[in-house]
Amino acid sequence: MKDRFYIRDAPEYAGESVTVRGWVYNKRSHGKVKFLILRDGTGFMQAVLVEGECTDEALDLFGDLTQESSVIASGTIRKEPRAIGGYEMSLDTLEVVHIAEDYPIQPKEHGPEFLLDNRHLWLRSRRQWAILRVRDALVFSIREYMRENGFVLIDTPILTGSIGEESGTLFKTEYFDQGVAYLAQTGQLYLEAAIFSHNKVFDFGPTFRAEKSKTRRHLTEFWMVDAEVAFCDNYENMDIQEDFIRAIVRKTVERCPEELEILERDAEKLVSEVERPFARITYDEAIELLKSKDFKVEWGSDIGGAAETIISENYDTPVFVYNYPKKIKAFYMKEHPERTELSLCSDLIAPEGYGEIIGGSQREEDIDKLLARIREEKLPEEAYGWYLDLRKFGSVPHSGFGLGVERTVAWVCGIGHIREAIPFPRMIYRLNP
RNA sequence: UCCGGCGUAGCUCAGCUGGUAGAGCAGGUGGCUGUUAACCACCGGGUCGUGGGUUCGAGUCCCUCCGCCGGAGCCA
Repeated sequence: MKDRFYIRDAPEYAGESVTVRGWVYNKRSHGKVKFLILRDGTGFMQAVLVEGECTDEALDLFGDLTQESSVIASGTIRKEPRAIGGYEMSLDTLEVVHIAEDYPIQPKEHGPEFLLDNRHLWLRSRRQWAILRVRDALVFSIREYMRENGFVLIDTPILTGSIGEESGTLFKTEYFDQGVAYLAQTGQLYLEAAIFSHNKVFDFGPTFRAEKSKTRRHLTEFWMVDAEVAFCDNYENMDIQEDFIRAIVRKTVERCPEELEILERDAEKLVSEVERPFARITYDEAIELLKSKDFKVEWGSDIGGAAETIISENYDTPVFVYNYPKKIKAFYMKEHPERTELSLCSDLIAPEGYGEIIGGSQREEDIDKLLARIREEKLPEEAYGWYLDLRKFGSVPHSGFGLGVERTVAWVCGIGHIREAIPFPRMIYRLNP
């Protein structure tokens, strides 16, 4: 396999004879000159068949080829600016591996329902190819950042007992004779346990929300990166998030020039958005800003999707909104020392209206205050035994955050809906394919 | 759950104030020596989402249900 040719490496093979093993993306015939657009998973390349310059067998087979048929094509690579990818193949021989049936997805516009029904095939098309490669590069960059910055990977459980943020939005399943198990909404609480062992930790895995959300920003199964740091306050927490986002966006753009071009995403704009210091405004300031834009909000209400868009349009960097009212935030967040109606927390809003990509906070390390909050929220106290234990044995100030991978991919790719940012999206009305 | 929009050919859609269904693409056949979602000609292709109602007559108007899309709530 080592010396096998892949389309991605075409520039290094100009003038050489190679073999492409791949699929027919499209074909065009001009009578005596025929064009075959091939893809092999690493790129796209045009093969040219000219009567007299390739085998007669190849010319016959060309007629039978349908979209997505699998083939083995051999020929000479040549630089050709008119061709897709800048290089093309003068085809000598053609071997058919499989003739595809009528392929449902054409190189033209389709509706979302049809495309999602055919997601298993849709993955092959150019845009989807590019998006999932960006996702791969982003995930790689995230893991790289964590390793280079001393975070230890802690794999948190997906099946959990009755613990989490809220209980109304959890998926349930039977669990032997232990009653009900819930699918994890976040690994955060478990990460909090792990900082006492490793100081800086992260998790990376699927999370589940049984919310009946039907918007371009929601999935019922999505991937999240949580990070948690001991001896860290909410401001340092924002510093870490900022450094993290800057690094992973920069690296992903560096790794995916071709993919971003296919997606018509302005890579320079994207990088410029993260190079400058991120804007940081308090919740109070955010409400004032919204009011000044004639947006109808009251202090105390949450900042929704439309409001996030207005805020993000006011800056050309991501924006931290910090210190929200305690009432609209989770029980584990630390109370503001002077203004007890606030929590020490932050949301990071992506530019260009892509919405919240990170939620973070300093956690309450005082057991009495934490217990009071659990009771205030009427949460099942007995379920939080081990979590409360963490405040009994060397409790420290600590903070952490969770990044939504699909929302980040959507922002980096400049796509309108996060369903395209994951290979097989799970949404309220979609469990297949 | 609530609000709004949409269901017509394999796909994307058009079809006006009701008169009995159309285009492009895909598929098939033929043509063309440089195409870029190639192009040109011809051919096949429909229980107009379901059930009911109004009417001489319903793709079109009314009601029911089903499905989908977006938004709200909730959040990453």
